[in-house]
Amino acid sequence: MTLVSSEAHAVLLRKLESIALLSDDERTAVLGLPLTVKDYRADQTILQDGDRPAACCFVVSGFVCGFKLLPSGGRQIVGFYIPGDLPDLLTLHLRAMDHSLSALARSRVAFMPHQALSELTGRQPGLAAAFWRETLIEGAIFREWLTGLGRRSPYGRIAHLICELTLKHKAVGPAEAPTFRFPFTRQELADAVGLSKVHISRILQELRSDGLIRCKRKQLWINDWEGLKAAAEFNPAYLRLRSDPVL
Amino acid sequence: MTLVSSEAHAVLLRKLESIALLSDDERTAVLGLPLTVKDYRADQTILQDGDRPAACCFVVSGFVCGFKLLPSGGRQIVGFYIPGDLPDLLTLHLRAMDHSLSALARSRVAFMPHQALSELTGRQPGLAAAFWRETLIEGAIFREWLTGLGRRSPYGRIAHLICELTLKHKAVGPAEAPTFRFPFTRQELADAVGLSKVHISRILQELRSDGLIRCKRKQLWINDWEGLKAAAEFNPAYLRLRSDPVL
DNA sequence: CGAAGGCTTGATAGACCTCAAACACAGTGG
DNA sequence: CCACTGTGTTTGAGGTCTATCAAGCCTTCG
Repeated sequence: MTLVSSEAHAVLLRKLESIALLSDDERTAVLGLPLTVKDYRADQTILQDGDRPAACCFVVSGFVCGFKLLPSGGRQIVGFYIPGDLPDLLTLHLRAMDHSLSALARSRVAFMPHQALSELTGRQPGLAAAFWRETLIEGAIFREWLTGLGRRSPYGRIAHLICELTLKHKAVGPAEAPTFRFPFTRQELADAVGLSKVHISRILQELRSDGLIRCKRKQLWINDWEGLKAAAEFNPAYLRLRSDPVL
Repeated sequence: MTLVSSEAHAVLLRKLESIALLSDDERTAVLGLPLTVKDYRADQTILQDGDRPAACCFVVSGFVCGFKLLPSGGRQIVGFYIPGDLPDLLTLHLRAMDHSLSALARSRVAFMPHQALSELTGRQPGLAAAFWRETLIEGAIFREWLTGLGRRSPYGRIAHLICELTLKHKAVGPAEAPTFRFPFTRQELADAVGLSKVHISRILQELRSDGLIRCKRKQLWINDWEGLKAAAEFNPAYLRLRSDPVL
C-alpha cells in the first residue's frame, strides 16, 4: 500500500463526472479524499465473500471482477469492473460482502476509508447522491444481465456484454478507436453469461465470422457496431451515461 | 387515488424497521409522510419502462413484479415485490424506469412524492441511509438471482425462489405457519427463472413428490424447510435481515 | 526451448424447449 | 344447480441446443 496518487483521484473524478454534474466545491472535496493504492496480479483476491472491509475501493487501472461461488462448485461472475468502477460501495451501508472480488489482470486499486467517505457524503449531499446513483446504476446493470441470462440467446448475451464494455470504456476513457483490452479467458466469459467455455469459444468465432468483432492478443476491435447492437438487442439507456455516446 | 392510510404507513414502518433500527424521531417522520393509495387488478400496469414518475411507491398488500421486455418478445421478471417492498426507489435518483411494474394479483400500492421523500432524507440522514440500504439489498438479491440463472439447476432455482419468498414474508409479516400466498402462474415463474412454463410445471411436481412443498389454490406450504434450503443451496445472508430467522 | 495453461475441434449424451392435445378449475349465465 | 367458457395446468412426443469429455494445437512465459 502506498499513499496518495493523483492518478487515482483523477480516475475517481472522471467517473463521478460521467454520472453526475459536480460543483467546484464537490470536485475539490473529492480530490481531498485520503487514498491508498495497491497493485494486484491477475487472479489475486481483493476481497472475499463475508469480508467486512473498513474502506471502499475503486479500480484505477486493469480489470476486476466480482463473483459468487456455489457450494456445488459453480461460479457466477456478477460484474466486470474497469477503471473508475466502485465494486464494493455497498460495504458502506451493508458492512459484509456477499460475493468476492478478484483481479482479472494486473490491476491497481485505490481504497477510501469508510470514515472519510461518510464524512464526505455527510458534508456534500450532492456527492452522496452521486454515489447512491452509482449503486443504482449497478442495479440497473444487474437487471440487464438478468434478462440476458434468462432470455437472450448465447450469441446475444456475448454481443451484449461487448456492447456494455464498449460504452463503459468510452464513458471514462478518451474517445479512442472502437477497441479496448479484452483480457478475459473463455472460462471467465462462460462464468459471466452462464454457459460453458467450449460454447463461448464457438460463439466468439461466430461473432468474428459474422464480421461483428475482431480479437487477438487480449485486444478486441468492434468491426460493426450497429450489427453488434442489433444482435445484442442493446439499448444503452440503462447505463445512464450523461452523454449517450454514438460510436 | 385516496388520501392517507394508516395501514400503508404501518406497512412502510415495519419494512424500514426490518432493515434498520429507527429512532423515535425517525419513526414519527415516516408516519408524517404524505401518502396516496391506489388499488390495482391482477395484470394491471403500475409503471412502464421509460416512465419518469414524480413519486416512489411501495406495496401495501398483494403482489407486484418488475419485468423487462426484449424486442424479440422475451420477458424477464427481475423482481417479485411483497408488502413493504419499494420497487421504484431508484426513480428518486435515476428519474426514468428501465423496466416495467405490474400487479400480479389484486394489490394496493402507496405513493410518496419525490419531493416529500427528498425532504425527509435531507432532514433525517438515518432514514436516507435506510432507503439507500434498501436499494443495496435489492442489488444483493439481483446478484443472487443472477447466480441462480447462471449456475443453479432448474430444480435449485425454484427452490431458491421459494426460500427467498418465505424469508421475505417472515421479515415483514407475523410469524405464521410456514405458508403464504403463492399466486404466480407457471408462466410468471418461468419468466423469472429463465425456463419454459412446461418445465416449471414438471419441476414443481418434483418438488412436491420429494416432499419439500405442497401447493394448492394459490397457497404454498413448506413441508421440509431444511430440505428446501439444501436443494436451493440457500444462504440467507444476502437478504440482510436484522433477525436471521429460523423457520 | 520446454512446460503449462488456455484455446479449438470433434463426437456424444442428455437436458430443456416446442408443439399439441387433454385436463382441471373458476367464474358466468341460464 | 348445472352446463359452458376461458384460462391455466398437465402430459406426451420429438427435436434442438448446449454441456461434457477428450484430444490436439497454440500461446505465453519462465
